[in-house]
Amino acid sequence: MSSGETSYRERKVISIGTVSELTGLSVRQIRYYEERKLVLPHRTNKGTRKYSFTDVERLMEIANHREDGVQTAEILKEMRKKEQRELNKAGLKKQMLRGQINAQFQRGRP
Amino acid sequence: MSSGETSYRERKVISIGTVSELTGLSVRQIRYYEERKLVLPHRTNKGTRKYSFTDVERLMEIANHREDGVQTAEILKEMRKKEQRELNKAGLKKQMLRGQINAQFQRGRP
DNA sequence: CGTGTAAGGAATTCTGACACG
DNA sequence: CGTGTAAGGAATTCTGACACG
Repeated sequence: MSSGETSYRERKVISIGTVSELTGLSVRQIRYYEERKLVLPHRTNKGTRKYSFTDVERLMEIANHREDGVQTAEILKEMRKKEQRELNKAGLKKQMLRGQINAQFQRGRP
Repeated sequence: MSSGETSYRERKVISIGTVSELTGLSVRQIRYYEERKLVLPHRTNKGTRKYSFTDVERLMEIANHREDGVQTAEILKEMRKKEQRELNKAGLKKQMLRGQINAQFQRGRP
């Protein structure tokens, strides 16, 4: 709604080999987590996967959960819940901001 | 001095093909600018180049200068001057901060 | 000086599959 | 279920060199 330019954190520019080094996961594991919908890399014209730093962080979280023996289906559910909580939080902030702006108008001080 | 973790902006994780797409420069051009010391990518064990977003921005600046017919040697000088100015600025900030902290101590309110 | 291109080789990535468990 | 691996092919990257200007 404001910038237009995606931030560095979310730009999908990292290839799978680099992601493997960054996360310590094998290329096979990274592809498998995509199959299970845990990460959604961008695909270039020629079909190669590109990841963002956000994806890398997400993969590290997944790695931690897997180490604890959590199955991919569970991890997926957890992450979806978490995202929902974050959306709510963002929505709440927006509401409060709107409230403040309205209050300003009421007092006749735009 | 504080974090230890490099920020996303400076992490060298982007390969040359992607940089080419991001900047609109040819791979040949990007390699040539390295030869002329205008950009300094990281080299992996196997010798492939990895760039940061900062490098990408720098390359776009280079592209602009080249469009204006500026030679690489000139661009290099300009960029070095600019960096020097930025280091000075950072140094000045640090000095001022130190001054403020000292002032607090003088008043006996640490 | 700055950039394109063909050359030959090494390393990457992709998919679908079999293996183990 | 989650991961390794060999298979075959396509695309990437690297270097040194010749070309043009």
